[in-house]
Amino acid sequence: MNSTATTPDRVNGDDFARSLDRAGYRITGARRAVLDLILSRQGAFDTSDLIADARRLRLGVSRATIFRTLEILSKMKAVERLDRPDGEHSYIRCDAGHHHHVVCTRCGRSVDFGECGMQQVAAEVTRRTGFQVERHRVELFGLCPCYQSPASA
Amino acid sequence: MNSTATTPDRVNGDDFARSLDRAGYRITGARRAVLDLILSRQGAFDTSDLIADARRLRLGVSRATIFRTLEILSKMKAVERLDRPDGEHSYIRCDAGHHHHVVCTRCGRSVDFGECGMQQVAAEVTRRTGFQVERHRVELFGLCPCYQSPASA
DNA sequence: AGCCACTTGAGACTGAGTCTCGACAACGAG
DNA sequence: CTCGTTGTCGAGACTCAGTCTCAAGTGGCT
Repeated sequence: MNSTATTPDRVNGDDFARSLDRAGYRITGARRAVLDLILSRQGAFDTSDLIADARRLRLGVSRATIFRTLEILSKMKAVERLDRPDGEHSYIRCDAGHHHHVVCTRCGRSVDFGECGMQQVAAEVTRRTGFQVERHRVELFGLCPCYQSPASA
Repeated sequence: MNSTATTPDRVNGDDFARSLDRAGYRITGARRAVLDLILSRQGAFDTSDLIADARRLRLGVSRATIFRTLEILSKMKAVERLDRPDGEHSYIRCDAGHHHHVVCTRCGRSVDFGECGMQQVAAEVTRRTGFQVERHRVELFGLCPCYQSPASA
């Protein structure tokens, strides 16, 4: 497992830019700006966060561009969209490869973990129901260590 | 496990009505109508399905009421909201109690299954990450037996 | 430098979901 | 059965995330 949490300083804008380039997208000022916004955030964020940031910093990046960039990053698996329990959507920066996230309901910080037994669960479900499982969505929500009461184990 | 699939004929409107009553809600014509619409559907459905049904059948039930009724049923755990892979929302009729669903991506039919090992997954994640997992979302998508190619195992 | 396709910002648009409010109806009391 | 209280209803305004359009701009190749 990679307990890399979502380490903002582990990745830099150039890595992202290279990925963009490799995927055949142009590296534009607007995209760099959005990437920087994402990198400056810890854990889960949502579009309105980025839009507010962009406005506050007067980046001149439009709403549409933020959505478009997130869509690209999402396709590139550099970012993953998740559905919060409250029905809202968030994004999480992450590495490619199959994995899932635990997201802190308090601060949004997230940690990813690997397959963690879901293959077996899927197999078991197939055996029981006859359904041929093609994809699954697993999202865990809870409290990260910083917010747990000291009393709890 | 209950392989009860989503058997439309197992439950009837009166059961629902009783639950409504028990939960302190009035049993109104509009609610009965919405319940009937839900009961007449197999598997997953979304709000626009119900709205279209209501209009087609000239039930005189408004959009707002459909949303409101779904909200109530959702609180009562008689219905569960799920996020499809395409980003849309659907609802599934289901029994109370902790469980998850496999949903057919072709026809929307769903089968529910119990805990199915998620407790262990959560425990493992807690051990590895230190996060205190409070809730999880697990949704499986695939093909129900009717739509699998005969060739596949 | 120059060209062309890809991107962009602005803002219109869409559609899900919520909210408001006056009218109505469920249901318990009498 | 009638009445009154109060929860619920329908209509439609409203909000807001997300998409689309289009003319202007710009990245990157030659």
